[in-house]
Amino acid sequence: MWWLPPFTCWECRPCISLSNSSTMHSKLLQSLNSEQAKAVTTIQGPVLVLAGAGSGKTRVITHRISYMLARGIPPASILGVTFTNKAAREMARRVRSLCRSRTGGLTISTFHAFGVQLLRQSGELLGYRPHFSIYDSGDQQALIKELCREHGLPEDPAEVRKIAALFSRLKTEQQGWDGAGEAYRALYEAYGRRLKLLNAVDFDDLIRLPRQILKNYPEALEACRQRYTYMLVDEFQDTSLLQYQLLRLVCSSSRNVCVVGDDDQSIYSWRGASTVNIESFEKDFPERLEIKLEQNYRSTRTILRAANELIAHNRGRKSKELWSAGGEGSPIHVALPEDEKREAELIAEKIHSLSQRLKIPLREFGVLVRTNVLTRALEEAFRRENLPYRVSGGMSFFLRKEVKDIIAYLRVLANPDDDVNLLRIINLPRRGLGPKFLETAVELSRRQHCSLYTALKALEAAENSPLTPHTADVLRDFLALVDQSRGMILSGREMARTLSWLIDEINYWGYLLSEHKDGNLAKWKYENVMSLVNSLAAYEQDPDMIEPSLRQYLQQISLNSQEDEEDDEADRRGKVNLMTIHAAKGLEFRVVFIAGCEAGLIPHARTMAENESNLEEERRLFYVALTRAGEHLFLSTPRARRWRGTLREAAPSPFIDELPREHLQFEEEEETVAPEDATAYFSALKDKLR
DNA sequence: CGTCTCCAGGTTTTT
DNA sequence: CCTGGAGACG
Repeated sequence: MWWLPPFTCWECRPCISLSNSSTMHSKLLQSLNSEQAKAVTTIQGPVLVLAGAGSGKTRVITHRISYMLARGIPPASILGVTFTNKAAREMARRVRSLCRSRTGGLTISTFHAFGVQLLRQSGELLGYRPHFSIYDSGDQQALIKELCREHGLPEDPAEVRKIAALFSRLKTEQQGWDGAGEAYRALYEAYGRRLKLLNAVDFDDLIRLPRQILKNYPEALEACRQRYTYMLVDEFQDTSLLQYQLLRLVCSSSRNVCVVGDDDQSIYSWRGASTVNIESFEKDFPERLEIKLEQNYRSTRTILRAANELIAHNRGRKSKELWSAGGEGSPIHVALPEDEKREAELIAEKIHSLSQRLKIPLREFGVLVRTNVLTRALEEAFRRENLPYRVSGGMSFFLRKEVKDIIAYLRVLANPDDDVNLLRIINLPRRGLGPKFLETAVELSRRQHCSLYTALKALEAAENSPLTPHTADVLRDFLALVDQSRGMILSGREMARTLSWLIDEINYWGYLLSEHKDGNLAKWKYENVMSLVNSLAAYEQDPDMIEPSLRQYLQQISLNSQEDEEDDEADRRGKVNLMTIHAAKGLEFRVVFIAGCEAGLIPHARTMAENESNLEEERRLFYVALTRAGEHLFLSTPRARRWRGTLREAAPSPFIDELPREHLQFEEEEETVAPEDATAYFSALKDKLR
């Protein structure tokens, strides 16, 4: 468990002998350069670290935490905030392995997880009960759709998505009402009210509400400040305005805050991140120590020079030039395969031969793409070529329909007022509580201003029930099932067994079989459901877990939309990593392939249509991709791509032209024919081989 | 109430 | 090309 709940003292398993502190200090510092060491040892007062890609940023943070602990700062007073769960987990792991003193009580979490914690403790101040549900974008859209229906507005998915995006911008204060959508004002207010009625929050609330609490309730703010007297923030360039305000509330009195970031790697402005925060930090903490880390320990000079040259096209950056004491390395290869299928094959072949020739383990390969859909062709090729791979991002385990179904049951057990999930399960598997019944129930809940569950209870108990005797029976059975399993699972004992019982009880297997003619598909889905049960079992059996609860488990999986890779034994040889560039931020690979370096993809046409000034962010994105590579970098642009059924021509990304020509090596496919002929030639050849 | 079929539309990036 | 939702029918 990477995240340790505040206000509970969690004892580390027996510490290895505590070495005397001066050797501890020097040991922690010996592997650092002087700038890094300064960032590690300046633990009083604000510090701004501008850390270039590959400059040992994570090392600085983990060493800094360990240094603080070695200096006797209580772990419980340290709060480390990162951007993704993966990063949080990794950071906690590294601190623990680095540090021989106690880490119990140390909090390392994402902004969102921190927000959840605050809300669990103090949400009652705003009228939220502690078992609130966290709505992901799917739940959120389901709710908005329902509200659209009630307000007589169009409810097609595209419209709903747009509204959800608008609401998000409003909530995160990226946009005001003057902008547009005055028509949606009533809907927005209804959305807020309904969430509260359902005791649910959306992702934006996880930042907004905690900020509101700290802003308006001095005692809550004081408690938080008392506890967290040392704060660290990773990936500071990606914090949003609201996140920064939250952070500032906590640390503006202690002033012991260290933020680490790189304006050149800011790639989340679309969700409210702003490098303005770096400037705000400088203004809010004028006494800060500012440290620049410019020595790169990751990449060859060739790769670094290319990255530097690319990013130099951006205006208004903080001046920074990465340098490396390492070797030149090999040139950057650029390939122009015929189409995305050929591109995928080419990459698979290259990985096979490189891993064999240079004995590079597969886990050292990263294949990066701009968008999730692009992983598809690559996955297919990797499967054909028997290349073990792992995708991060995209449709995660917890978002699969069958898994979400079962999670919906769990959510309802945790919070029966969660209408969205109750609606999802009430007739799943079909039990005869269909649309007609729901109309009655929903109507009642509207009239009574209560949740659907409460309405169901009322219907069940009603003297002169409007229901047919049969429906009344079914409803009674359903409520009994919910209440019974709720009692069992909330006791916190044998949650997995209860869940497994529940899955049997609703005959989910039978449901899957009836839904899918393809028995294998049903089996596969059922196995996914069983994996969920296992995941719950693993959670409750985790010896580090002091107080496992359904609520906490659900929280964990709601915030972990990215699937956790299971480290199985087969991972020894490793797997190739396939992911979006966004997901690759913070990672490094000895060999990197950037697939689909096309005009229209990077920079992305849609982004550019939105706002011309997004070009710089797209360039930063490409910069992030380049700087993931340690030794070898391969770029490829298919000359054509299959898109919605038709073959479309593709051109190389303009960013390739911004790289130093002398470091690029263009790879020709051995052919002298004109492209059109080549296309025909290759497809004929492939058909023959098939 | 449940199932089948047809049609439209279409994910940029993530907590 | 695929998926998911709506509408018709049994």
